[in-house]
Amino acid sequence: MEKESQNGAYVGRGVMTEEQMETLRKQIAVYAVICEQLALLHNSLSSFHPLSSGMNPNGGGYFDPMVASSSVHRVSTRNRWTPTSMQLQILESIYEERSGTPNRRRIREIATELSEHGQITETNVYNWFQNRRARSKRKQPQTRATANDQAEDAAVTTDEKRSCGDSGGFDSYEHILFPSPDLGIEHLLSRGELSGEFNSYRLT
Amino acid sequence: MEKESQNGAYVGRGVMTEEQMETLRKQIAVYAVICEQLALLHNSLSSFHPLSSGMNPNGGGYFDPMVASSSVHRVSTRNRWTPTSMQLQILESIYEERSGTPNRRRIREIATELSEHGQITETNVYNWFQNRRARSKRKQPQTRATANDQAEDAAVTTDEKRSCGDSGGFDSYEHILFPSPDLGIEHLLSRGELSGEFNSYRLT
DNA sequence: ACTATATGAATGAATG
DNA sequence: CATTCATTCATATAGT
Repeated sequence: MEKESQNGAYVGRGVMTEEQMETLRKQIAVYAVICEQLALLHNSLSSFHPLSSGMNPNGGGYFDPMVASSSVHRVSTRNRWTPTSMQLQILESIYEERSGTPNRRRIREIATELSEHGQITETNVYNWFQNRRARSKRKQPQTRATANDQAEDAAVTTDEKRSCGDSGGFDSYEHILFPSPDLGIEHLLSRGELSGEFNSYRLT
Repeated sequence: MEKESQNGAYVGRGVMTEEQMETLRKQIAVYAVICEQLALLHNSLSSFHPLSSGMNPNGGGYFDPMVASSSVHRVSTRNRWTPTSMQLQILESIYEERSGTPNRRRIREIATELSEHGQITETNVYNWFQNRRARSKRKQPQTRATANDQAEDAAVTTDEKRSCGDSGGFDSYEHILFPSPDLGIEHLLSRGELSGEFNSYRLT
């Protein structure tokens, strides 16, 4: 049984290679840059500045070389819809409240709502619910007792209700507008609900 | 805020403990969340302030989907099942005889049988057959299209998969981390020191 | 160490 | 709804 150690220099499957670390750093850096730019933008907007003064002069955009280079415009043939974290969050919360597949009517509503957060069609929503249900069902009987370890967070099963309580509250994000340019963001994120269960990360 | 003290098993150059990885992931998640929210804010604000020109060359004002969400797939790294040679043999032979689809019942039987030779779950069996079939199918018709794809993707190492037009992705909701507000967002958004803060997160 | 390939797993969509 | 298919991701392992 190889588990992590609490204090030693355990080296095994739980470690990252430098390559991975590099990727992580890059990602963090990217987010940092973007957040910074967005924050600036926000401030400039909030302050009634006539123009985006804080922005990078080069009309290129808010983003800089670092990002541009690391992210390739993966256009391509990815026809498959992928929910945005925001969309997913909303979907989850809706799923929580009413078990069962929403009727046509409801689907349409949801789709409309979610379209604010990214491309989506009614079919996507429909499929999502279908799959969600089917899969959560299959998960029950199986104790997911994969092999030996798994002491970690297996607890994060689907049935857990850690989604945000604000069902649909997202649609109106006005409520999270910054009251003041400086504290706004903290406020925004301290809304526990907001940071709920979504996130994104990618390690490799 | 370099490393968590609770079990900061610092390992040395090149590797991190899982705890450290976890922290990083959370940080990334936080950035993602912030970016997303800010993007939304930007959009809402943009409607009131005809600005956004410097931001996006396409004059859209719509910001960034590319970054707002990144993909995920966090699979608790440590539990990837690997069939023992014995199990594999059995699986193969079963696959041979009935190339069709093992029913749910059959799956259960097989799982039970194989558990004699090592840890295994029904899901494992299910996946195995699923993959087996899919792959044997893909191998026939095309002359090695796989390598091609792989190479292409590999070129993009970081492989960001979101595109501008598409809502980016996040494909897993079952094993998610919860970004928590106490990870230093405040610092992050006090934008002046952004880069500085970032550096302090470096893990080497 | 780095790269390429094999393979377990996740999930949107399709089919019955 | 229940199953199945197709595609993609992530990791383990082999090869250079």
